[in-house]
Amino acid sequence: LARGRELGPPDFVVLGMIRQGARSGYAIKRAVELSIRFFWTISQAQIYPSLARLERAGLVIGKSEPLGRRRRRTFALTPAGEDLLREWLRLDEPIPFELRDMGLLKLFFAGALGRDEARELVFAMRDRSVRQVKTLGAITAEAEGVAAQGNLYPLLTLRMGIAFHQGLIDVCRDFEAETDGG
Amino acid sequence: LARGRELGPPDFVVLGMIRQGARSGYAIKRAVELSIRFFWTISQAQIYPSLARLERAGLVIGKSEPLGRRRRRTFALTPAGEDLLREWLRLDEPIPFELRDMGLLKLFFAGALGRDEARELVFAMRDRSVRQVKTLGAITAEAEGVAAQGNLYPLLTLRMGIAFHQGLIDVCRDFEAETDGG
DNA sequence: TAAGCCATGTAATTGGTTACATGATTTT
DNA sequence: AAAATCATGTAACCAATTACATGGCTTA
Repeated sequence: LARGRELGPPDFVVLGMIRQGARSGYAIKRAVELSIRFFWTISQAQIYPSLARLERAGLVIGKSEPLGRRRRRTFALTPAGEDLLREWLRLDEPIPFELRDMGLLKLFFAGALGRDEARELVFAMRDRSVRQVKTLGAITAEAEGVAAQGNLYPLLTLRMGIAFHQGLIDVCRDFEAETDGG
Repeated sequence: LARGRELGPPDFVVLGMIRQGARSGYAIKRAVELSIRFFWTISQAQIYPSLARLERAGLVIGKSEPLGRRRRRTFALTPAGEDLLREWLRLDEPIPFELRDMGLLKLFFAGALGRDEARELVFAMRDRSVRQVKTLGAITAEAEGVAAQGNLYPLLTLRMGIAFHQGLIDVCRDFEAETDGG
């Protein structure tokens, strides 16, 4: 089972998405776009090679299921695939967290600007997070539906996304208030 | 001035760090490690080529300032460098924000686990953020010193880091409470 | 009939990291 | 005397993205 190494995160994304019901490569791509894209991305060009890898490793089985004359391969997890996914989820090791935010970067250097220009930067960041909270809010209903059907976790990740942008918004507001007319 | 294109974010990091007082390539590396690393990273291997690029473009001037027999090049911004840095900071365009969090990724797929195992995942994420808040708290005093000397912005970015991990912690706690003994 | 979506795959490029290479100075 | 830190630079590698290539089906 552990020989399944040389699998990377993209492979587990594919495995996970198939388990959530995405049947084709294209369906996985769409599922990524409208769910995890806020905290993880994989591109289409990774998906098909990954599916091939997973199939070779016996973790998924694919079959040809064309729609009309349009070719289409669908996939399902094998028991080994389910096991490996769970094993990965349980694996208790440092959880990588990477943030790459040009807003924070610019803000860090904002001392090079005058007060008004720096405040504009803070405003832009707040605006960005406000919009992000709105975007996430707009898909909350759907995640609540999934939660009602027994899977609480997509909703939970959504709440985390909202919470932490809200955290940024609060700090921006505080700063704007503190430096108001200062 | 705008011919300074084909400069990327790493070049602006270098420019910004020199402005904050980092004089050598090595000093820039250290400054990145103990300040912006929480929301942006550049590796040593990018710094020296970037300095060469910036010098060729007339944005910084370097001179040899060995310490003892140990060689050392120090750099200072030219007026053009200062201008370009400010121009970049002012530039009003969509501000890229990228998050890549394996914790959220695993959590999204946690439906494949039993309740207890899923709660362990939530606990691990909370723990991670708690530790991160502590780490950031430990350097707050220093950032407050910088703020007292007139540069408010490093402290502001620190507060944002704390706020958003606190946001995650709150959601974890809520979830843990909601599912307690469920 | 054109644009857009469904669908799969590959090639070229990029942006970045790790590792290598070297050597002086300071600390333990 | 060894380990850690200061200091600069390059080469090899890697993960991932963008772009390319192809084609059927659906909608405006």
